Parts: sequence; structure tokens; C-alpha cells
Amino acid sequence: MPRPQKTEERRRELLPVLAAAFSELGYRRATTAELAERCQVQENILYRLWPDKKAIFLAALDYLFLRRMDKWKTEIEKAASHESSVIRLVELTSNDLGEHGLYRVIFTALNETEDVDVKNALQRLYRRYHERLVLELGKYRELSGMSTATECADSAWALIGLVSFMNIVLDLDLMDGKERKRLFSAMAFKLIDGS
Amino acid sequence: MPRPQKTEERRRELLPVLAAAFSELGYRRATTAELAERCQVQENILYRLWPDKKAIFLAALDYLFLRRMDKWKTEIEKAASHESSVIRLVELTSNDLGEHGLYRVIFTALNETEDVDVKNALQRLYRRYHERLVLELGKYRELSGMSTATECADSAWALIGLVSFMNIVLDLDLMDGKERKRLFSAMAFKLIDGS
DNA sequence: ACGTATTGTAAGTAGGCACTTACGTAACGT
DNA sequence: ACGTTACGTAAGTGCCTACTTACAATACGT
Repeated sequence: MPRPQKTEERRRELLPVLAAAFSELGYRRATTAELAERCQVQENILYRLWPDKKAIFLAALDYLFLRRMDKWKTEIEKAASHESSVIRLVELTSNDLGEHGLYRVIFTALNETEDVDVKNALQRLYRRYHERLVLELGKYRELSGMSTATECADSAWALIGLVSFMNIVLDLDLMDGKERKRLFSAMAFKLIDGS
Repeated sequence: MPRPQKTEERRRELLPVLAAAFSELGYRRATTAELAERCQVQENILYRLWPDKKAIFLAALDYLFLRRMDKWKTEIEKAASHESSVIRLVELTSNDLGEHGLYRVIFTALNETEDVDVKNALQRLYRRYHERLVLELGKYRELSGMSTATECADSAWALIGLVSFMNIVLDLDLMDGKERKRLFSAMAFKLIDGS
């Protein structure tokens, strides 16, 4: 039995590079040739680690989502109270608006929704995202008391929508960084406080 | 001088078909072969009417936007007061959420933002959209008095964001039609009334 | 009627893409 | 040391797609 395979290890090594490539270029422009070059390997070996391009993409999507959630977690842990943790999340998001990572990939994936696997992956991602947000928002609003579960869920969706849209604004250069940040903060705080 | 050319007329004839194709399929999947087939012509003649695929796409985008604005106009004209006209717009949008036309094309275009022409077209489109909405929202809020220009502008952007996001929800089947409509209406009315 | 310019038909071309194949090289267990 | 198996390199394959070209048919002004 010669050479123990380190496939999983290699996958973990390459994922950050692949994720970055998809973030920058989107699904289509991130050709297998380009991906291979960025990983400094031949296309071939990518196909030994994953069955096809779609699988690479989904792995990258998952990787970015987990990374994001980790960032949330450490940010929340730094917060003193439930109240401040939601506020910290808004601030974190507002600061990260310029750093397309996850969202760019999501948007690029949205154009592949005719593919069932991609669609399901995105569905799960949004639902988990929403769940997580509802949790924090619920704890925040518990303090002020007056807020039903549906109101929380609605606000959480609206927040996700706002972030999504801010990414469109970013892509199209509809506003400069300062204006973008201002708009996002203003609307986000309105949304978390309820009507 | 034989045969007067009816190029412009032909373009107008084909645009609805082309726009529908791009709406359904998005930019990439709407291949020139597919477009030609739907128009019941050879690819060739599309290239006599427009220089390239991008030009066809941009023409379709423009067509859909103008159609949308026309629909807004007639809806507003039906309204009795400024107050009800904004409400009518929200209701119109809420009812049309299922009928992807313009938005599908916009989303598909967002993945082509590396192309300057497409990016500029989208930029102009969003700005005009926003302008138009601010106008109506301003008239609506004038009645209640207390609302600055930036507040109006912010709310208008948030509304556009909400609509954009509802289209993601639609694409991913994150909610059924009833739930989608409820969420949209709830958040939209919050947004037009300000905090 | 006739020549000219436009419209339609059908085949083709070149490039890009995801994905493969063939083969040489190197590391591990025995 | 050696055989087996994973890893690396490089060239290729077939398909799809935007865009062309060559040529036939048709409709208009004179």
C-alpha cells in the first residue's frame, strides 16, 4: 500500500483559492483553466479532487458560507449583551460591504438556478442565513417585548434583502462607499427596531 | 431605388419575442440560435438588425423597462390622489411579482457587469427607476409633512431593494405565492410610511 | 419588364469551454 | 530495492456558440 492519499487535505488547501476565484469572476468567467492556473496545478488534478466544475463551485459556496458564519460567531461573542450583538452584526456587515466574498458568489449562482443542485444549495443557504438572523433578532427584540415571531421573520428577510441589494449597488457603482454605508446603516437600524 | 427598408419596423416586431426569450432564459442560455428560432427567422437576419448579441440584449432591456414605466403611468393615472397612487404602485408590484419580466433580465445582466455597456445601461436603468419612485414617494409624503429628501431617497432605494430581493425569493422558491405577497406588502407599506 | 437593393436560406468557421487520455515521476509499505 | 499506487504534466477531444459568407428569391421604382 504505497502513498497514502491526502485528497481531503488537498481540497482544503485549494478551497480558499477557488472560492476567491469564483468571488472575483463569477461562475462562467471562472473557467476551469483559470481555476487551475490560480491553484498552480493542471485542470486535471481538480477533476481528481471533484467530479466536475459544479461540485467545485458548490464546495466553494459552502466554504464561504461557513467562513461568514464563523465571523458572525466571533463577532457576537465579543458583544456584551444580546442588544449589542445585533448592532455589532449590522456594523460588521456594513464594513464588509466592500469586500465581496459570499454575495458575489450567490449572485453568480442565481443565474444557474435552472440547475437543481445549485438551486437547492442556495435555498438551504438562505434558509440557514435567515434562521440564524431570526435567532439574534429574536433575542434582541425580546428585551423590548412587543414583537411577534412573524414580525421577526419578516424583518430578518428584509435585512437579507437589503444586504443583497447593497451588493447590486456595489456592483453597479450606484453610490460611493460612504453613501452606501450610510444608507445601509440607516435602513438596517430601522429594520431591526421594527416599525 | 428598389425595396424601401423596413428595418426599424422589423426590430419593433421582434423585440417582444426577444425580450420574452431573455426573460425566460437569461443572457447565456438565450443563444442566438434559440433567439432566431423563437423569432422564426435565421440567426443571420438578427445580425442584420443589430450588430451583435449584446445590442439585442440591451434593446430588449430597454423595451422591458419602458413597458414597465408605461404600466406604472397608466396605474398612477387611474389613482384618485397622490396618496393612493403610491399604494396602487405597491399593489401593482405585489401582483406582478410572479410575472418575471424585467427583473429576470436585470439579474441576468448583473452577471455581465464586467462589460461596460451593460453596466452603464443597468446604472441608468436603476437611477431612472429610483428617480421615478422618489417622485411619487415625495408627493405621497408631502401630505404627512415630516420627511426630508434623503429620507425619501433612502426609502425609495430600500423599496427597489425589496423588489429585487423578492425576485430572488421567487427564483429560489423560498416562499409560496401567498407568503411572498404578504411579506412584500407588509414591508413595502412600512417603507413608504417611513419609520 | 428589368435592374437593383433588400430579404430569406443554409451551410460554415473559429474560438472557447468542460472534461479526458496517455504517460512520466515520485513516494510509501514491504 | 521494488512494485504499487497516487501525483504531476501536457496534449487533446468534442461540443457549443457567437458570428459570417455565399447565394437564391423577392419586391420596389423606373
